[in-house]
Amino acid sequence: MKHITIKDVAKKLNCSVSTISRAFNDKYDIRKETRDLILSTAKEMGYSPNPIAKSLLKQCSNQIGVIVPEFTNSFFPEAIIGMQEVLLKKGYQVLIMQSNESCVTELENVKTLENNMVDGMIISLSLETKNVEYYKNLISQGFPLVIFNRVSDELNTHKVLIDDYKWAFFATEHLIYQGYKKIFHFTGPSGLAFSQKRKSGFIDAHRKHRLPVDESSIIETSLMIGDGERVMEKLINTGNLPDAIFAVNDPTAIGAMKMLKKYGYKIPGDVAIVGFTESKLAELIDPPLTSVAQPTHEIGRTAALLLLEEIESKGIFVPQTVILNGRLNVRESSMKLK
Amino acid sequence: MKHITIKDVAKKLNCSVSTISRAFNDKYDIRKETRDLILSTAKEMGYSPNPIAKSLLKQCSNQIGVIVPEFTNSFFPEAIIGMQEVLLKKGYQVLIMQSNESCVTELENVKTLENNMVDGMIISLSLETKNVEYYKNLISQGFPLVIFNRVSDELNTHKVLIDDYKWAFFATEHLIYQGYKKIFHFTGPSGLAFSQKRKSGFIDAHRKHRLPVDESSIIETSLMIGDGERVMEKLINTGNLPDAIFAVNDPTAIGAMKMLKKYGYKIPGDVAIVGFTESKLAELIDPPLTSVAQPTHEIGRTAALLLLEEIESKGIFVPQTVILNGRLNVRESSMKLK
DNA sequence: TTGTACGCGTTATCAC
DNA sequence: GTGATAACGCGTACAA
Repeated sequence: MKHITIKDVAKKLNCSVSTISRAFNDKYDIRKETRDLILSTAKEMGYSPNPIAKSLLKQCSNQIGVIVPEFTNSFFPEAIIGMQEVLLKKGYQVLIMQSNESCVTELENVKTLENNMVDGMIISLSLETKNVEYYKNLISQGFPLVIFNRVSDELNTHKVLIDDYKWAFFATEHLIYQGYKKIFHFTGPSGLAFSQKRKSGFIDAHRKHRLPVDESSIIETSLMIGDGERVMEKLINTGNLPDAIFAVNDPTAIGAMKMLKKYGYKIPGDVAIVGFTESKLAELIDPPLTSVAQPTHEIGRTAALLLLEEIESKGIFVPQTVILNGRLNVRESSMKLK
Repeated sequence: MKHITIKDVAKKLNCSVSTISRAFNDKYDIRKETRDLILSTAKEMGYSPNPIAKSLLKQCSNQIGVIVPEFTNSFFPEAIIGMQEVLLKKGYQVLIMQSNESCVTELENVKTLENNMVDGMIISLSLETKNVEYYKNLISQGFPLVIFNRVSDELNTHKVLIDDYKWAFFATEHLIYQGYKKIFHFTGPSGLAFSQKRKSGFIDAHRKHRLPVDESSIIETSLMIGDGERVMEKLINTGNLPDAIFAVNDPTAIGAMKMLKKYGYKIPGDVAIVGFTESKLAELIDPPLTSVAQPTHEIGRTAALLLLEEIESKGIFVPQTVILNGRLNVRESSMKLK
């Protein structure tokens, strides 16, 4: 368990610690032979420089922190893979934490990572997060921070997103083109920016086609399968069924589908459904679910690249908001049956 | 960006750093008033003790490292949630890394975490990992390590598992009871212990019921949906279709289902299917997939508890292998149609 | 080319 | 009850 330190190597080779250090860092003059000797015996002894000490000294760690609200859906895991692709190649290690959709845990995570002296963070805000003062502070201190997917307009930093408004608009318009008239929207928690935007897209698509949007046709759910089920069951019980539903995300859409099937309704025969943020389930579920696909890997890669840029810029950078392109994958769940 | 240190607080309050330190650690004598004063002004100044420095000094970090091969399937994320439930409550932070099924990345991750002086690790081995020397070394040095799900028999440490043999046996027997005769097994990579065990379960269930097991009825796949698709398509093209398939896991089962449906075969009419390691998709896919469910949260919780026990035991512990109970969720995909 | 000594932010041990 | 100081492991300016 005893870690081998630079001193052990120095003692063994009868030289000073700085020589060892030089051999490893290799920018100051050092005789090639001594260097090789040191490196080989160090390896033999199982020595490697202690990054904790290094972090303490250099005030940075070659580590990037990533915080996501959850990873039971495939969106965040896939985005993280994209980040890793970029970051590992650049010699950064990726420390991942999950906030469990809790703003308290999220803040603790941020502090842990900060204390670990990560060189930057990539964050997607939790459902609960309203107060972003801590992040504002971080940003104003010049701490490299990129937020993605779940962002806050109050935060002036790099952001990576898709155009939620636009794709919600398209998704809704798709239902309209299919001939559906009474379309409901299951909207997400109002605290989340994307909930608002997807709702606006839904409303404006109706406006464009001169269709009325009833207040009662927009129903707030949360983001999980169970939430979709609950809302759908209520609708079924009150007998207030729409022709079609545009759900804020796939899990709520899937929840709605489960409930509809359970009560014997046909999809899309009785109710058509469109989701958002393509999950793996979308194409596997019965019937296959029409959904807006996000370029998960690319979102991750882009966020990582922006972060690296920011880290290297040493504070002189212009916050960018990168809007990536989505895609509407039309499947059976939204088809108009003749 | 400048971090406030203990010195800043000391300077502001005109006292020594040790007094500040005492106020925070609160075990040595210190006057209550000074303590309160220090704590309040420290808070005001935004000071909090730097864990990196603390780690360097104490050679431990109150952090636990978790390494999993992937988290695009729900198994690992759910297990991690279980770990967090236990660890966060005990004041540990959880650092998660993914190996992407690469043994090289896995080893890098281990070293990173080691260098971060995590107090212990919970690991599930990657697909590729054959050489476990590094882990053996870690264990023999008394480093607290718990492995789960993807384990190696060579490693003498705490393990958390379900009884793969038993549940594979039950799953196969279920198909036999349903009246299927020509049952194929899609087995996982032979390097993984659970592949072997699930295969043995498959074979022994046949033995018990005095059914022959043909060599050709056991086909090696890997673990992803695409792998199941590939193998299934090959079978379809060679016209060598079984009555039923017991797949090493859900993704390969789902891949097989996709391919069967694509070619117009009925499930379970033409081919029945059973998976393993209940994924969320199992009950949502069409038809719903019979699968062995693992108690994911409990696996995570148990692994975390064992780790904590080991950490607290200071080296005096007996490696335990905890076998948790699974459950066979019978659904439509494996029903015998009359 | 190599060695000495300081500092990174803490805590613990010793004085006072 | 409080202050000074060594140590944790490392990198580097400076001296040799």
